[in-house]
Amino acid sequence: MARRLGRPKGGQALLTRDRILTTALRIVDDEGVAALSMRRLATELGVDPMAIYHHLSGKHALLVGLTEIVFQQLRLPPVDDTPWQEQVRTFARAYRSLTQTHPNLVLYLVTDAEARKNERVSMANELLYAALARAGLPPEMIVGAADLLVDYLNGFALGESSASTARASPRAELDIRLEEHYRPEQFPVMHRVLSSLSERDRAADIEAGLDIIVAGIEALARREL
Amino acid sequence: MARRLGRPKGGQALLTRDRILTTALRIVDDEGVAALSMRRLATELGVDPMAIYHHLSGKHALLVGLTEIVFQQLRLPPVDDTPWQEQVRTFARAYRSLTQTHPNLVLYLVTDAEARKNERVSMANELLYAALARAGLPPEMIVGAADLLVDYLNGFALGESSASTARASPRAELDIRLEEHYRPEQFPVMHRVLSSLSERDRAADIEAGLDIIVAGIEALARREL
DNA sequence: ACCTGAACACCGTTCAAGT
DNA sequence: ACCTGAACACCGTTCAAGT
Repeated sequence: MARRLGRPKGGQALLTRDRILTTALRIVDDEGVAALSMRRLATELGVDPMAIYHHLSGKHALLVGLTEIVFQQLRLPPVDDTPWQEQVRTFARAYRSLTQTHPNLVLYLVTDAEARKNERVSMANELLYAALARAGLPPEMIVGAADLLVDYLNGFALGESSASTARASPRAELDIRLEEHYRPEQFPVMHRVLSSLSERDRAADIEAGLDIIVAGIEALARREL
Repeated sequence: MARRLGRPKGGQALLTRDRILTTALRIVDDEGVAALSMRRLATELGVDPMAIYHHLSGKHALLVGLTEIVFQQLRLPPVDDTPWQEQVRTFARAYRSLTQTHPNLVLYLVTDAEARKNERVSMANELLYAALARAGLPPEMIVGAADLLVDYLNGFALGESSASTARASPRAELDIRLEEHYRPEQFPVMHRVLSSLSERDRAADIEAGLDIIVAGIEALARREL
């Protein structure tokens, strides 16, 4: 196929920031961030590598752009009067579904310092703050609880993403933990706890963590009365 | 200075895995992971880049080695009968001091899937599991609570490290949040909560999160009785 | 305004050779 | 056994030039 020269003629696909980001996200989702190079991306787009620099200032801007379009997917119901516990869980699940959809980008999603400037993220945070306020927490505890939840979700997302890329069968993890490392003589408690679990119990999920966080907030709110 | 040729003579510093890792960790701590290249590391060590491959199989092995020697620093008191709440906090603080000492390596520390194979990490986990068992949690909740705590600590560490590298003055964050983004018309709850806080209250710390987690565990343990 | 193409200064790693 | 040095196949990005 012949390379286009100069500005594209009529029917051809224009190179736009959006088309660049969409293509880049597909590469990342399919093959990981390591596979995303400016040169590779240019090939995929059918342009010279330097053409990209006209729409994005560099590779860093490209990755920030990717987190941006992913965070755009974050949709939460408006603030209303459903029980605050349910709203906290809704927030968590919405955030988790984002990181679950783009496991290869998780490292950048949880690291991106600009994320809070994203409007969708701010709207989600507003919902979370409102829920925690209705739980009866004083201001400084609201911030503490929100930070706990977000940090937990980030940590969970990281674990989930590196687990899926590093391990062949996630269901075998329990056995690996037990047989290879946690010999009863050396680690009695871990061995006892883990052997008493069936695989079913061990379904790693955010719900177990959310149960504890919600119960903790309830308890601290009661003490404030 | 003249390059050494062939195997080093008597008085010269031998190239060892340990010396390589120590030097690499210094580069990472001082200048970040981006500054750590095989070639740069070799220069620092006074050898040819390829000499390193004799002691470590490649760059990935180098980074895994770095997380390994950092996790070796994790020291916790043996399992005893101090209140479980205090033990959970001790675990959290010990882990946090590790990530705080090597902020530039945090991304790799929280991502390293091999970490749990580390003996020091296992010993720390044994302490944590023992504390949670004494809290009165059933086995599946022990695992859930331990995962919550570790995920939280990983997420917290990430936030702390990217905050320190991305922001000039961490104390100014509150103002930035308020004035630039959270206009009262659009985000009433966040604006109200954040403006009622003094900088003192906002000292981002793990203790606020630990308070909630501990209270949550207490509450769930009570329900199990 | 938008894209090209050569060039620069880097990478990690393979492979054959030195001592 | 341990280290060297050239070479290969990549990077991101600057800069001058084309249409």
